[in-house]
Amino acid sequence: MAISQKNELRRRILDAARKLLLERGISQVSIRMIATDVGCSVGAIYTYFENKDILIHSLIEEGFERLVNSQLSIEAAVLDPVERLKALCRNYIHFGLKNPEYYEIMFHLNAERMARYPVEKYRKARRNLEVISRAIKEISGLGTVSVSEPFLGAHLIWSLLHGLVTLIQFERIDRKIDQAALIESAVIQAVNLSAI
Amino acid sequence: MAISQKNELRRRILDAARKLLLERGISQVSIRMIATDVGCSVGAIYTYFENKDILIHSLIEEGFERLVNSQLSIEAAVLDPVERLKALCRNYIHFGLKNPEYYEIMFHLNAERMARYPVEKYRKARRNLEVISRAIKEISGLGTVSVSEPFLGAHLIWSLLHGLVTLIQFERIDRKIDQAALIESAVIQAVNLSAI
Amino acid sequence: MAISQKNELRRRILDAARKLLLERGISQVSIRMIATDVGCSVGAIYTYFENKDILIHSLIEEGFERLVNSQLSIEAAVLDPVERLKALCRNYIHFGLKNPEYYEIMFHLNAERMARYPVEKYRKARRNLEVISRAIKEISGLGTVSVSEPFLGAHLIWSLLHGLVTLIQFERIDRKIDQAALIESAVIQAVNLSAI
Amino acid sequence: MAISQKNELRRRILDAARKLLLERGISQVSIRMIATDVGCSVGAIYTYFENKDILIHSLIEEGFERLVNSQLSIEAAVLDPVERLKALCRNYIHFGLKNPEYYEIMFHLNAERMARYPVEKYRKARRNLEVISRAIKEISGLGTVSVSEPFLGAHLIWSLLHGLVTLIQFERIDRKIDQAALIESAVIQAVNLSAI
DNA sequence: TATGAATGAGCATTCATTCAT
DNA sequence: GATGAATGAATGCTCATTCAT
Repeated sequence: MAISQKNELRRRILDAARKLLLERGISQVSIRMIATDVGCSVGAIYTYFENKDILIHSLIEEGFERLVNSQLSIEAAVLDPVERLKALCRNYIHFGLKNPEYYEIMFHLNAERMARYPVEKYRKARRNLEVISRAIKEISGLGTVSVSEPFLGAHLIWSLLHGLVTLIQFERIDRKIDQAALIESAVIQAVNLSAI
Repeated sequence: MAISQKNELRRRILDAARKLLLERGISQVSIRMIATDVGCSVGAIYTYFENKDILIHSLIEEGFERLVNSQLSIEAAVLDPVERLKALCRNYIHFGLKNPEYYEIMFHLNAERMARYPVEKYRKARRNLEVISRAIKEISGLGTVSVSEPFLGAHLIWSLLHGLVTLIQFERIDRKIDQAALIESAVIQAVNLSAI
Repeated sequence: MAISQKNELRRRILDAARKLLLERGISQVSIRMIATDVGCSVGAIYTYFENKDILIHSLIEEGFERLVNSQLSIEAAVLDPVERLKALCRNYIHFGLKNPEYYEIMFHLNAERMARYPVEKYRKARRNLEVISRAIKEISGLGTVSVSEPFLGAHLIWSLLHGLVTLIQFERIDRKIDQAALIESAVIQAVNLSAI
Repeated sequence: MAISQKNELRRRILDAARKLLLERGISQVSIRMIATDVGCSVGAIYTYFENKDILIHSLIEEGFERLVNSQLSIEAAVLDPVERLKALCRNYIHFGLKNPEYYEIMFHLNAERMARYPVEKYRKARRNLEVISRAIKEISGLGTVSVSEPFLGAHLIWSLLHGLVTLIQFERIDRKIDQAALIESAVIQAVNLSAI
């Protein structure tokens, strides 16, 4: 059997899990439900994923991969440093809003469950920060600034972006506020935020 | 029986729920566990709270009350507008970091569960934004600016603060970053954020 | 306090229980619900009724009293024996259909629960059979027939009436059958049933 | 695994449920109890029955199948119309007395629970009435009588039989009455009942 | 008398996981 | 690989009853 075929069920399980996660929230998704949705047996899922946590963690990994890859291609595509930073910010927000099921499990799993998430997987997570750091560094221009400052700036920007995505997703933004305008303001202010 | 004694169990239930919520995440806390922790029967909890949702919502309410009250006393105490805004930001961050169990349920409940949260309770939640708005308005000085702008600025600031609290709480900040410095940078940048 | 006042709450409890019994079925009525409906405390009910069974049994007793009393007044009022028997049958059916909550607990409680119903209370229940027996005896006229036969006829009539009431109450009668015609046929046939 | 073995647990669950239903009444039988009685886990029951209602309804269905099948074989076996009607009546009574647990759930479920019983299942239930109707029609002979009358007669007979079964089962028959004689009288009178 | 807080046992149902086939 | 029956523990919630006040 070809590898692609061998893993086809694995793929379908992950897709179903992701879909259900979005539809019903993490605590309302059971292995049974995923199996029903995929059209396979409960036991079949355990062939591909040792347990539920590992299944969830696979999704988290996928999520980070997608986010980082999209950020990396923007980094490669946009030459002007300021525009690049803006594009990275817009992309981050859009990723969060368009993939809420990924974003949810990537950033809203409680500490207990995250503790079981293998540490080396975090490295990929951090690469998003690095992309932003590099953009800031190039804006601040010279490389004469100490290394820690663009990285701190990146954290500030990340905080703004992450907070915004979360508040929008959880419907905490006041109805009087225009969402598109809010996002664009955040993107513009993110650039200022880098100048510390 | 004195009132304080009469409601002592109610208080202990709320405290235990809050503690367990922090320790184990919202979906992992059961009425049984709370009862065991408090040392009462399951049924006793239903004497004070009609159902689990109402118990959780009581906690949310308490959380908003504490946050808003602390913000209001800062608003009353700090006269200089810029310093006041900074103090409000610091206080917000500290509230989140010192009361992670409140913060978690106040802001990390999914939309489905929030839908069941009575609408009139949201008004108190929004007062935090209003306090920040007022500070921004006073900074921008004159009142000549259109009403919607300070409110939008307040949302930007809130995004930054909320994102920062969440990332710190979920231990996503890189170990190389000094947390106190990051917080102080955020506070300073929040003031700039208001000038849109 | 006058007796009538003293027992007013008792009366209201019985009425509420009867109402709820009809509305929701016996297994869905709880002491709590009765208390809420009456507007008294749970404990207050235990002042008047040792436990739930005794409360139910009081209702059963009341039911038999009402049924037997109405039969006795018909016996006294209708002189012609055949007409009297018909009137008794009609009255039995109407009692069952108009007081389904009484009829339900009088005749549909399972054996286990009935076992706890004090035996001497059954004597009142049997008086309905006696009234019918007397009517039959008078129809058969002479008193020369052995005593057991009218009593057996009374049991046959009772079976017909009881079966009819139950089937109507449980909605087992075919829609094509006219209910009033069915009842009147039963009444007429009951008279024939007595001639064994 | 052979089919008979595969469904052995299902069978044992139904049997235990039937037994417990008789012993304790419908509202006093829990899934837990059935599981304990069978010696399996609670969850195992849900492998075979989606929920408690469906388990109960399976039992009801079985009951009607048994009753109707036994009536149909009598219809086929007894040629003389009057004797056939008598045999059908005897068989109905004996079915009720020998399978009180089936009879109880077939005819003593309250309307609320029956509402949840799928409508198409009622068709089988009605076939008992049809068998009796056919016997009456043949007795009345000619087919010149309007169709509705044998059906009404069947309802009268059913009322008598059902009432008798119920009163015997609930031990409401006076001790002085000979049960076999009562039943035989009912059977004889049933034939008269059909002549309306 | 009457209250209502509290108990302990119970309910139907769902879950992640295992394992013989 | 894949099945699906089975488990054991857990879930939110309700109940009849008791008892200090």
